Parts: sequence; structure tokens; C-alpha cells
Amino acid sequence: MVRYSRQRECILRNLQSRRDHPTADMVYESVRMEQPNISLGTVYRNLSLLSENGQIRKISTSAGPDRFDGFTEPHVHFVCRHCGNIQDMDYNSEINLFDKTSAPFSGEIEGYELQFFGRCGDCLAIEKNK
Amino acid sequence: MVRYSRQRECILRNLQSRRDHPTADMVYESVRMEQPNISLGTVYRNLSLLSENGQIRKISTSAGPDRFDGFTEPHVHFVCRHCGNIQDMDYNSEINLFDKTSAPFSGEIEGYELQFFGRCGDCLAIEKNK
DNA sequence: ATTATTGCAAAAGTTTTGCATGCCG
DNA sequence: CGGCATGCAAAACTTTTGCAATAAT
Repeated sequence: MVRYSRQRECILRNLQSRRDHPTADMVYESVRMEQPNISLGTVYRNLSLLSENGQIRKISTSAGPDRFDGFTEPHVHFVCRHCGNIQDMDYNSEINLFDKTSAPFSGEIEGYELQFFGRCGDCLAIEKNK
Repeated sequence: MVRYSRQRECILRNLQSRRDHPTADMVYESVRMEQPNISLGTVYRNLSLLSENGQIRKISTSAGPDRFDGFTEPHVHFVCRHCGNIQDMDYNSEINLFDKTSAPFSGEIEGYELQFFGRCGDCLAIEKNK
């Protein structure tokens, strides 16, 4: 049974109020301004719980630590392999990616994650100035 | 400048000869049968190099350590969030996911990764027997 | 009162790195 | 030879966990 906690509430609100895709540590630093005594372990525990609940999304990339997203509507991500930052991408939302799985499949599909990757605008600009 | 190495060759052939999606450690254990003196560090270094070259793919999931794929043609993955295993999915390959990015975008897109996740057939079966 | 949740710190697990040695070109 | 790649081991990082104390119901 899940009980209310001030810390979890604060973490959830923090994620819902931003549109970047922070790491656990970034959430920790940010939430610490309101809850100075919160511990990093608590942040990790709540991020796990919230993402299992579907209240937030956990995003794993091949560029750095996991990131978290308070925006749970279906959308796709662009991951910069240079700086690790993630941005939401405009994407034709009429496409239902599920429909395209053609073959019989023995598992149970719960969701999907579509990531485009490459180099973000900022990193491209920095590169040119070198 | 990249030089030939017996170890790298062996790692690449190993990945190309299998259709599962091993972790670095699984590759290490497997390659060790041919190259008993190879070190785990060398495996990591070469997996990085090969995936930067595009000769293999690195797959990060929210279920366990990174996995590697010697099959580089476009295809999509199913990730079991219970056991962490990955399988290739049959998917309507006529869909070009790139085409669906509608808005102007300042970054440079190099590729994509589409993952479906849930519980695989094996894990569902085990669950029923409990 | 009961027990989920926390803070703290230690541990676990994965990946990277420094350095002397070995091997490719 | 010159310098990239390796083996080994230590270090760096991210994430999880054990435990006693705290707080929610």
C-alpha cells in the first residue's frame, strides 16, 4: 500500500513543472531547494515508484545516466549523443506505432519508446566555433 | 588511426554470429573461449569503438545494463522489463520513421531506436506457474 | 499502533581510465 | 621504430539496499 509522502509529492511536482529531462541527480539538486534534508536514495526510490505507476517516464539512453520525464502523453525524443540532453520532438501523432507490429508475438506489450539520436543544435554550433 | 586487432576482430565476429543481444559481460565470457587472455576493459573499449563506427549497435534499456547488437539493418526491439532480454520484432519496414518528423529541427539526426517494452512470453509463462 | 517511508551510509554493479607492456604497420 | 591497442587493476559513476528513526493512516 502506497502512502502519501511530502518528498514524493515534491518530486512529482518538480518533474511536472519542467519540460527538460533531468537525471536523478538533477532532480535531487532541484528538489533540495524545497526539501533540504531529502536524500538521493529517496529520490531514486520515488522515481522508481512513480515510473512504475506510470506517473512519470524513465528514459534510458546510450549517452549518460537515466533521465526522467513528467510529461506522459505519447511523444518521441531526440537524444544528443554528444551532450546527453534530450528534447521532445514534433512527430506525426496520427501514426500509431503499435499498429505496425505485424507478426504474432508471445509477449505482452505495455508501451514503447522512440528515440532519434544525433547531435543537437547547440553542440553543432559549438563544434563550428572550434 | 584505427589498427587491426585480433581482439576486436573476434568481438565483431562474435556479435555478428548471434541474434541475441548480449551485455558487455556476456560478450566477454563468450569471446574468452577463443581469446582466454582478453580483458573486460578491452571488450568495453572495442564495443565503444565498433558502435561509434556503426559496425554494431549499442542498445540501452531501462532494464539492466547496455546490450549490443551485431545486426545493423533497421529493425525494432522488444525489451522485457522483467528479465531484461531483448528480441527483434517483426515490424512493417515500409514505414520510414524519419519521414514523420514534421517540424524544423536544428540538430542532426543520425539514427533512431524504437523499443517496445513489456513482459516477454517466457516471463508470462513463469508467472502463470506460480 | 502499525508499517510505509525516510536519511544515511555502505554496497553492488556497470563502465571508464592510467599505466606499463605488446603488437601492428 | 612510432604509436595504437592490450591486460591489469584501480577508480569513477550510477543505482540499490540495510537499518534504525520518522511519519502517515
